[in-house]
Amino acid sequence: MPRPGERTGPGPAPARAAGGDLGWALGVVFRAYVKSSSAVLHDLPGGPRGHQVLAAAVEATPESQISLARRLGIDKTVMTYLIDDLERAGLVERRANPDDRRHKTIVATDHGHQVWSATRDRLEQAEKHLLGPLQPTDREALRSLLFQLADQAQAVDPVVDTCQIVSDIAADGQPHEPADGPH
Amino acid sequence: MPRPGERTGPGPAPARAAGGDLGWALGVVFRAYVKSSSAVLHDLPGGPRGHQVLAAAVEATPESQISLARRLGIDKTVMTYLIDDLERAGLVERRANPDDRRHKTIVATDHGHQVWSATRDRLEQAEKHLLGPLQPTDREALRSLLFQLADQAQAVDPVVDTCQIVSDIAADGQPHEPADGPH
DNA sequence: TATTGTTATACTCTATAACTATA
DNA sequence: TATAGTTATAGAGTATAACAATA
Repeated sequence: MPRPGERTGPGPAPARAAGGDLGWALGVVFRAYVKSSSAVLHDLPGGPRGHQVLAAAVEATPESQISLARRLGIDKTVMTYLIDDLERAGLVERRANPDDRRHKTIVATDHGHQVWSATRDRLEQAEKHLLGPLQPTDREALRSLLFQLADQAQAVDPVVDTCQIVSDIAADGQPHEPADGPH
Repeated sequence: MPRPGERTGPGPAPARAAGGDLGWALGVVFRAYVKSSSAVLHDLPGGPRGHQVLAAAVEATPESQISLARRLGIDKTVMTYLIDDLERAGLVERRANPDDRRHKTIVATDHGHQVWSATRDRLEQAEKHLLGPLQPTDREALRSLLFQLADQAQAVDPVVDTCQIVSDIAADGQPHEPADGPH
């Protein structure tokens, strides 16, 4: 009767037992965030992602749709629909970049500024609610760690993706720097 | 020109600037996890979630589909399809609970034990890859914080969901439109 | 030729509703 | 009546491919 993977210890954590990998925790927390933030931003086209795009439109530095899409992890076609909705709602405008007329920069309207300010406040409340169970110190620690990881994940060339990771692992079991390479 | 939300400081973090809410970081990290773990578990039906179900089936304590679905955040109908695939692959079996024949417990076959052991190892490699940018101490800290949050989120009655959160926020937070009744 | 952005299409994933069998 | 599980269906979300405009 083989029992290849007995739990390492008699630790209590019952929830951790069955789905106890990092992916489970990440998924639960991420879904909880999407749920609460979507509820709080129900009147904003695109929900949480609509807010992210609107936030980018409010920023001083304009940005093309494509770079925005890459940064936010949204497909460029989805970005088109998302901006369509935001534009229909009078929150943002598309403006062709004179330097390169292929690029369009997204800028927020006055109404967009107001809506963004209000929704941002609500979003902060939702985040507080989500991080409520943690000590204040731990909340900042979690934010910091997540941003470190996210920045790093974004810094890696998004084009070089899973294939590289797989072959890294298959190679010697210890994936090191992804480096640039054809996949 | 109202500029309601100027950045708090001249900090560098350019990626943090535009999508710089917690949701952005969570999304990036979560997608990176799903991407790498899916690639590593490409031969396992259901990918990362298939692994979670298989892990539950390997556990000593059996569990009904419905409680498993709730714990993993999967719809019960999706759980049916997921188990269908795992069963077709010969990894798990459905067994009617004699005490209550409505419930079916999912148990892993011998083959399921072997596959689970192997995929678990690969998943750990993928996690190491994901958490690579962090200091060893920080990796454990992040895991701990995420599990705290996830356990808490799961502990809250899953039925009481967004409406509760919305009214919570409306109660002590910004006085915005309270939830428009039950929808 | 390559890239941005759009459109149309197809696909995947998920949720809703109706049904059964058990309790 | 209520719950666990299944099935069929519809829906939301996403990705793929072709295209026009611009470089």
